[in-house]
Amino acid sequence: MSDSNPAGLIFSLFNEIGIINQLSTARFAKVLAPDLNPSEFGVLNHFVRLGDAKSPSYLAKAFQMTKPSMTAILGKLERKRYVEIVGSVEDRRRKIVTLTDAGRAARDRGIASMAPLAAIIMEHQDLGELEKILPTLQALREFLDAERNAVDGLT
Amino acid sequence: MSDSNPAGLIFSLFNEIGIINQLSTARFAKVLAPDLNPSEFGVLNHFVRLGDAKSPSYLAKAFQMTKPSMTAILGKLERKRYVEIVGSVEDRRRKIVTLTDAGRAARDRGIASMAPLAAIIMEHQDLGELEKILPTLQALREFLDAERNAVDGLT
DNA sequence: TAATATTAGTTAGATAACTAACAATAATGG
DNA sequence: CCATTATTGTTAGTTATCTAACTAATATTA
Repeated sequence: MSDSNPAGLIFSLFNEIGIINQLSTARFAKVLAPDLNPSEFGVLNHFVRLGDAKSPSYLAKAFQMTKPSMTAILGKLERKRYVEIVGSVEDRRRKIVTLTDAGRAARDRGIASMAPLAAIIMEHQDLGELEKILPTLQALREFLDAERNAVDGLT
Repeated sequence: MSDSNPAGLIFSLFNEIGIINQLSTARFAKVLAPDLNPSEFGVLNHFVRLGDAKSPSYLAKAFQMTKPSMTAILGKLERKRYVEIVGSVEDRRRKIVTLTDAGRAARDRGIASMAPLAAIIMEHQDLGELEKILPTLQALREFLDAERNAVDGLT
């Protein structure tokens, strides 16, 4: 597995990242269930951290997701009364999504339910190491994103 | 986004990893298509690198995947004549999957088609940095895997 | 200003993963 | 040695994502 050639390194890297993503998403999904899945939680959390009253299109871009996927997620959140969706008056193509009190409460429950898992990871993994790799991952993500947009763009 | 509290760090980390996984998988899928998807390529590549004549169950574990998912992937590879699947005589529950010559050729084409993308990444990202973060990611992956098995195990 | 292009969101259909439940076989232990 | 348990792989059904194609509204341009 310890590939010494550069392409092998990149391949190993994406391989590890893929497995971590799968394992971590599955774990988060389990502790969040049955109220929310990770995508729905992510939207509620974004609203709490960065403010609500965003358009579906903005959210799709923020989460690196296609518009139809965001439509589906927002539809589920709306049915649960965790968000409200109204048409914009300035631009009647647009919709505006806002968080409800129930949505904020659901997000807080989500945070609480994930805390033990985060604690376990903090206990057994070197936080300093994890902090050190974050900038490299961010740079890689930004590069892939820019490169993708250069080729085709997210429709 | 630069969370200073530990739980926020972990959340940011998994967030970056999730986006990188999505972007990189989509890119690899695009260059591999239409012959193979990344999962199918992964199985062929595993055979070339680590030897074939594995059981579906072994492969499912190796790829952190459920057995039904591996059944589906192997079915597609078998229909393309890239692998052969025969029953084991020693243990008649088991099947044994082997790579065909066509499968090896398909894997080689896959490697060739991914080379330009790997080259672009190598050109624009600091390979030394990427190499440095790999052990940390491996440790995190191993921890999540062990932790998962401690709780329930992959069915 | 009318025609064209772009943007926002939705609908329809495909795909690839998952869980649950099952049949067939092998291993274990009273 | 037989009954129970575990393992291997499949089938059936669900889910979350995607792409393609569409409508409606706005912006651009000839």
